[in-house]
Amino acid sequence: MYFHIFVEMNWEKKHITIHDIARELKISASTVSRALNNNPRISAATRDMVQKLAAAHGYQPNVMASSLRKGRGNTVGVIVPNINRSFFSNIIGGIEEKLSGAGFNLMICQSNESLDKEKEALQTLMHARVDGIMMSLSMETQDYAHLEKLLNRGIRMVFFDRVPDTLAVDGVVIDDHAAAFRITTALIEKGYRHPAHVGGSGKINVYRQRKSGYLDALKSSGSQVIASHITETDMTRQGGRKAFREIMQSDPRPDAFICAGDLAAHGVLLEALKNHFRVPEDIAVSGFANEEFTPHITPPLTSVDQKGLEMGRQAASLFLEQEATNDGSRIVIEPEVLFRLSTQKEITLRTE
Amino acid sequence: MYFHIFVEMNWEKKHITIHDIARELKISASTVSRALNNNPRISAATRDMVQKLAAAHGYQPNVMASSLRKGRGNTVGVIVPNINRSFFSNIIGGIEEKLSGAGFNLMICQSNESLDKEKEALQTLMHARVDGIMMSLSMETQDYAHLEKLLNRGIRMVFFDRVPDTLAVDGVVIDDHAAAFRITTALIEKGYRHPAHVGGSGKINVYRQRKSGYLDALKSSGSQVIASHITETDMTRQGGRKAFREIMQSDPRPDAFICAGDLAAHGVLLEALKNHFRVPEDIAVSGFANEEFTPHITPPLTSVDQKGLEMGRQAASLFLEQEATNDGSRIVIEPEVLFRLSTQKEITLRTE
DNA sequence: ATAATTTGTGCAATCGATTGTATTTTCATA
DNA sequence: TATGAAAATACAATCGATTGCACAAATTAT
Repeated sequence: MYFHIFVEMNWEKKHITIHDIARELKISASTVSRALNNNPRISAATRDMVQKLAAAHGYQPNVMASSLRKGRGNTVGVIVPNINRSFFSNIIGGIEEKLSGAGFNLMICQSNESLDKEKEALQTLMHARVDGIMMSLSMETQDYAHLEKLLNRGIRMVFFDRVPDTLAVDGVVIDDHAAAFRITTALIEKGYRHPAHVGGSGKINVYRQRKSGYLDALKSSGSQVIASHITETDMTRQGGRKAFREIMQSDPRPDAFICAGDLAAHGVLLEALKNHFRVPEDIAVSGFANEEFTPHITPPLTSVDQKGLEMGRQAASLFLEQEATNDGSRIVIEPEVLFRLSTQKEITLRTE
Repeated sequence: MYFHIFVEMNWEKKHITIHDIARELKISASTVSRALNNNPRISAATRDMVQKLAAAHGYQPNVMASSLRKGRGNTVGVIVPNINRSFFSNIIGGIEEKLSGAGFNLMICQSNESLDKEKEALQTLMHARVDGIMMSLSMETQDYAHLEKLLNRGIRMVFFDRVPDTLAVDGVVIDDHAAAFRITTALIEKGYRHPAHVGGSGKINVYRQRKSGYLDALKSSGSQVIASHITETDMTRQGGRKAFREIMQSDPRPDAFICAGDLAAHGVLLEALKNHFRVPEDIAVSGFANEEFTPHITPPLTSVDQKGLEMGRQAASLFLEQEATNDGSRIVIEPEVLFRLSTQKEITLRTE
């Protein structure tokens, strides 16, 4: 347990140890240790005396020593596909906020969407003897053997966003289905007749959810599902452009693109404009993730706020509660759809 | 020293120690330790035998134990203003690449441009007994007393981008002066007559450099310096908008805005468009940092690639070399100016 | 063949905090 | 006052790797 008593920085002096305190108070080091840890076997008088002196000296426990003894380093590993993406860096922010308060440090790794790098990161983290791992799967990860090994070994794990759905592990996700459903329904209500879907790999839970949200919205509004209006991409701008060209071949042609990612949506948007379609008058485009650029492009892109900070916080809480209970609980966070100009068909009606 | 021999992950087994190896080979643990560390006092035969068995068992040293003994944890602290900004996350990528290869772990903190948070982060890092600190100053940091304390205490430090200029510390910067000079000169050559400058706090080296690059370019091209064309902002979009309105009051009115940051530049751009100026025909705008959104806005924003990855790598190298030689050496990286539509006056001439 | 080196290993202490097991102190009760 | 239980504290081992020093073995010199 840590004492966060912020005395003035005294970095000139050497770090003091419990032995220094013990000597000064003419008691044993073990008593000091117990006093600092509020062990009930220590009398209130001694405890206060020790804590007061420790605070006065700005004592900070040597984490290496206590880690060695306790066998755990109060460090948790975090693996994200990419630290650059605002969604993930927000998540990290949320995790850090919760965990640093609980005395944990973070070790952050990037998988770059590669399974090999993901395994490598897990290696690194295990060698560092982290107390647990919080992660979001790479795009390539479809087989969970490497994760199961860890789970069997009793490693605490919490997943966020991209979770291994066939494993009973703790995780935090947003309601992707609801977000996609809401967007699709809204577009249909606005008068778009044939929304298409540019999705991601069906191997990944979030993309499956987004697709099924789209499909369910079509059904519940009585629209027909057109197979050629549905495609999978790699979620890049280039992939979006390609998807646009392909889907526009079909008959009937769609007049809206519900994309499972912002980059792909941007690609669709650019390709649409390039081919002299008006957005949103002729074609609506929506993305997913509310990346930093989405409000700044022309027209601003409708997207989904995935509540990264909130997700990070929840995941961290789950991790902290998980002392014993890795029971595969899933927290679902409500996303927020940010409707922007790229889907505002009525804007043309209003412009009189 | 670490052995990066990647045997198949064997996380089911307990971690083995040098004592296990010693017992198996019927030698002492100290010999094992020395053999693994390539200590010359150990015979080649023993060394090979030990290393082979260690590799076979997938032995990994317990970092906590060796940290405790050696008094250093093979961890370096990194403090950046904000992990979200692509420039900084690229730097982190570069640092990680170099340092993880050298067996170091990273502890990443954000200052959020606040001096208090910066101090807090330094606290945290010192308590974690990091081996050194790599950082970029917060905007608020103007007094370096807290850093000097650390330096006097012998803490290894390397700065990047925002460096404390009155301190003889190692650092990596880009040639901000050259970048600003180049942009300003180019704009004048393109026919813009009165470039203005939207700068950041003069307390920070990079903003001073950018401003002086702008000024020197004016001088060397024989343009006059107009005081009312120069302003300081907080480098936000809002700040950029405000700067635009203010500067446009002056006589003569400027026809170009060299901004020291992308957000401010975007603010200027938006405000210009809002006031029915054409960009780049009437007014040119340039930013700094090549943030992710810059190529995607309308018109795409001229900016400066600050070579974050490269800067991170160099900073890490400096850190590694610095075992003894903290002699205040500065590495200067050549930036790359990315001219985009927002400064292409001739585009109008070409449109025939 | 013996002394003087050189070379290779082992022993034991150490880093600082934690914790099971004494041991001492305190206090109440007989 | 002696005795037992309870409360408070001390002792010592431990976590795993490192390292100064001692010691043994092998090699060279005399």
